[in-house]
Amino acid sequence: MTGGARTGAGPRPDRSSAAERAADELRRRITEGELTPQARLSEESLVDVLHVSRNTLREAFRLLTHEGLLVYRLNRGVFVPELDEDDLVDLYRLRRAIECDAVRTLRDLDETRLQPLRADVADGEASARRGDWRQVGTANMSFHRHLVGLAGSRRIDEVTARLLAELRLAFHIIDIPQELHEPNVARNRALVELLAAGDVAGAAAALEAYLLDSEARLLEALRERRAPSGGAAADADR
Amino acid sequence: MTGGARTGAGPRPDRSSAAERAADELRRRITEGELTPQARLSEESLVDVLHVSRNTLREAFRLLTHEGLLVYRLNRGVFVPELDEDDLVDLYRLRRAIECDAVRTLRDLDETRLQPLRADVADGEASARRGDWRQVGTANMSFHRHLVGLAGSRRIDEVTARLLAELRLAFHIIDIPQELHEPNVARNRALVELLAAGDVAGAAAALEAYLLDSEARLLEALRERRAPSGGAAADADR
DNA sequence: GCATATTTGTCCGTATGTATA
DNA sequence: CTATACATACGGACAAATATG
Repeated sequence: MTGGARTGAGPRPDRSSAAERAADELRRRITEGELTPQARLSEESLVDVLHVSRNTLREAFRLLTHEGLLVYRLNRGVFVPELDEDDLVDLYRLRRAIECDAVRTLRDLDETRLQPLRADVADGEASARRGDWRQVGTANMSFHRHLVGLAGSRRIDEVTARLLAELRLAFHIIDIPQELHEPNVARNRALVELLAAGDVAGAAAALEAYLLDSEARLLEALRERRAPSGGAAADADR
Repeated sequence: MTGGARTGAGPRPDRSSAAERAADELRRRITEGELTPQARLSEESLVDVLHVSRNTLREAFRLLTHEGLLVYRLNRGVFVPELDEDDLVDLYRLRRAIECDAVRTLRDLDETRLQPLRADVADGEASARRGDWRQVGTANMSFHRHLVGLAGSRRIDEVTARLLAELRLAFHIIDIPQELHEPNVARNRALVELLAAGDVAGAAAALEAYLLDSEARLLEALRERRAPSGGAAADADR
């Protein structure tokens, strides 16, 4: 028994490939912060952990690279990227373009289509009352995914999914300043009310201000973290 | 000599991986129409053509799948996708969101930054005079890539590159109705003039109308091609 | 600056499951 | 329903590039 599909442990191929399952596992470890930025992901060691062959693992790497959760360096291996201020600005620029346009061009809204958004808002409010800021962040991500989902565009959904995954990575770098998620709860509720009233233009404007403010607060937190003491030390790496 | 890096033909590894070079070659064949939609790309036969191993070929497939130039079907292989009306609408929706936002938020424009755009316009005009509609289309693609490039966002550039590659695929399906590219030349020149005058809002509005019109013309051409005779035959595949 | 060790990049051969004729 | 073809996945091997002492 030298080779073969699914040797040993795998009880069932589910309905996805081994590479996708390995990618799912790695994605979880990255977004949960188990794999920290700047860390190199050794092929040899991960083969033992994930119980897949090296070729399959490399396919999983490719998948995650396309999502922006890993970066390749030729003959150096794969790394968890460390997002800097420019990346955050870049992410929010694309995010504003996508989300605001999706909201601005909405048509034929009814209560049925708004229901997933209301559920996310309720989840966020309940989690905030419990002080579960991590879940507040998750509910917020789900809210925005559902929001752009109203546009009914497959490609916009894909871009948004990648965007939010990378943003989640940024949150982890900043160590989740938990209070930053709190104001989003009220803003999300306000957005739903505007949409329920049929004011898509007002909702788009509110969303833009919302995202600009969120970006500014994140940037501030990132800068504070980068320079906790007042030192003006310009890091010279890279 | 059983295995090893770059066995046989490869004279130099350039500065990219074998998978990227294979992807470049496949991308060329797809966008040039050599590989037609609905065609299955056999791993075994392409290994001989591209002189790479199956594993490397599969990595190239992953790259192109991410760009939308190939689609995976589990245990079926990879195929060149055939874009339908919905895909075209989807592509143009994302395109309007990205490009119009990029133009609308432009700041600090000067002649130096507009120079690549002017070069593309000049290329398009010269090609149109020669009747080289294929080059007109290429120059048009380059124009729009440079246009969004003014925003200076890496991720927006990536999304745009994928968008235009897919669109090129659509053009090939419709067999390049060459006259469709002709009106774009004048519109591109008008856009540059508006930008040179500093009227970003006017340019954004003109671009939106431009893209809406372009989408409508493409849709019409696609429908005509799909139903050349008046038959109302609903295709039942898929 | 050079020799060595580690790791990635690439390839081959082969077994197994799945879809289709 | 059986047979065939193919994609999927595995392990092993060597060459080249990088990191390390």
